[in-house]
Amino acid sequence: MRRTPRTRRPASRRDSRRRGVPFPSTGWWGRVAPITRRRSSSNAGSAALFSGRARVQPRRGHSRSQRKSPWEPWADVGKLTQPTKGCQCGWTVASRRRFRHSLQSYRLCGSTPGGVLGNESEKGYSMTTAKTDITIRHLAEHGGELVTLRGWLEGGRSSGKIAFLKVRDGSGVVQVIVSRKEVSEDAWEAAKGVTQESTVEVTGTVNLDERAPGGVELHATEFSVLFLTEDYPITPKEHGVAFLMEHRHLWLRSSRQRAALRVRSEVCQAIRDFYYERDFTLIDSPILTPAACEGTSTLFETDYFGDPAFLSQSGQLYLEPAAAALGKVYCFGPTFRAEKSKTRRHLMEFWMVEPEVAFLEFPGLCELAEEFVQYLVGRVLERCATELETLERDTAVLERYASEPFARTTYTETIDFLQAQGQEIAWGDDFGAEHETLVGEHFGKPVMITHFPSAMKAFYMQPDADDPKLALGLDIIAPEGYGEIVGGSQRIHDHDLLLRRIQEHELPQEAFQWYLDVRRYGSYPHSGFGMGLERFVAWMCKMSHVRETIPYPRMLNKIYP
RNA sequence: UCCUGGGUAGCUCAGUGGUAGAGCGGUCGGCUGUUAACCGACUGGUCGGGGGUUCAAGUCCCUCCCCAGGAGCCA
Repeated sequence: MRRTPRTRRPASRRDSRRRGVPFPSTGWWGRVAPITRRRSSSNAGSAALFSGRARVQPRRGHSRSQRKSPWEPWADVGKLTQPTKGCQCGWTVASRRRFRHSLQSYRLCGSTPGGVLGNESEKGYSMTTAKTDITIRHLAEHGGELVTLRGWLEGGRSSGKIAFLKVRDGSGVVQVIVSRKEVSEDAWEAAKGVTQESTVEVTGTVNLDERAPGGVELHATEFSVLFLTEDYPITPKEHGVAFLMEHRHLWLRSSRQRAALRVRSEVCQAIRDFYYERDFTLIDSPILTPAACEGTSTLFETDYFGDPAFLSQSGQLYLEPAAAALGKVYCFGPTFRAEKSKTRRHLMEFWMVEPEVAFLEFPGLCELAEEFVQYLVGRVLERCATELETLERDTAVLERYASEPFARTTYTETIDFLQAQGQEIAWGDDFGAEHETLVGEHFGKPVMITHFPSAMKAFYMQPDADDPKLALGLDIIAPEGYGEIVGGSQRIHDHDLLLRRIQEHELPQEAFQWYLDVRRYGSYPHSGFGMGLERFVAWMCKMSHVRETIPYPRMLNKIYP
């Protein structure tokens, strides 16, 4: 069955329609009353900008004389950047449009706005003594130095004498102190009028001060607004999940989201490092596939020049032939499941890492899986301390997961345990989410469950030599209610047995000829497993839902933004 | 697909068949080495859509749409 993904309108458009308000074509987020004002001001502003005048119409209730601060900063940028010698693009006058152009031109010039690659002497700034290559993350190492930062305003407040502004540059957040008597009138007005998530540039002295959050602050000597943001939707107050998901592209800027995505990034790097250090070869399995890998889950169907093709739900089957070529291989990429799952543990598009090892048999597979998970937990502890603190994650339990051997049990023992707990479950049944949670809680650490009934597992799993009713499969259940994060098995290497299983599962035999070939030419025992990245990251971050561990989650019937 | 809970101001939510509310945000002013500051004023509504009952519906009934959580399935 073909599934046509539904597209959703942006929230702003839908909301304005609901209220019967014409949605301005200029794309402004708007409330009802000010729309005409916004529209005209934005148009007028744009026109002015395009004609080279770096001035925007004053906001409601502001006469130009009363309130020039929000617009003056553009002139500041012009002043600051007028003598830009290092840039060949001729960017001189500040405007919104040209600011955007400046980002491109910096890229073309091999430098960046933050000065990460730039040479300060080439920038031609008036404050050539200020360092422009220091990020907030490393600010504490530069106490007493004069630095220039560019970033976004996270929040702040101002009075008649002093302004406290939280500036984020992508590496961290720092409080900037703008004292009226220590900066120019323009800079003071800019600091006073700046709004949440405006783009700003600040030059100042790095102050190691106990009164500042984090112990570091920047005492501004210059401050300017590069882009004045109006009506940023996500305020410092509480929001519902639906609202935040509609604004996922902006929600990413929030501290918890940044922390979770950094943990994700570190886990991805750790995955690659783990396999690289152990001489695995990366094999990118295809995303477009001709048939179901396991034949059970629902797949996303696409049109492949008139033939159906499906988005991959696993790279495993493609890894097995590669293991005969390269011995130890792994794949790590997105996988797709069109199941109508609607829980905190499910995404339609998620990332999975799957190792596959030639001549590795079941006991070795269990060791590899445990070593792998513990390595990842250790790396998160080692390199994401700041993020775990932001997420208020208890690191003591993570330390335990990283060092203590996992609990090990069998399917049959687990059924006995669950029945003793009063659960209505019989031998042969699969575990539900509640069962997994009970098992995880009982052991208080990751649990490896092995030896499942063959009937409930995938067709390719090797039967146990001692009891052919059982399959040499393993699941790792994460504690704290995160459920199954790893699933794997030793694979059937006997051609005839595999063929029989394909027939028993009523799978299209002709589609699996290439898979059977692995057993026809130089067959070998081999094993592998898969780990869901988002579930693992959610567990590390102790997040209640996997959707916050991937930048742009794809969920049931939701594909915006 | 099924079960449960929801949809009221930009956001988070109260609302007992009888005048549409609060906090936050925003705007203006005041004040402050502030930590989601605080104080005052102002601003803000298709009560998800449609239909019905009633003198009167945000509230009761029917129907549809949407959202959240869960089940099944899975990582």
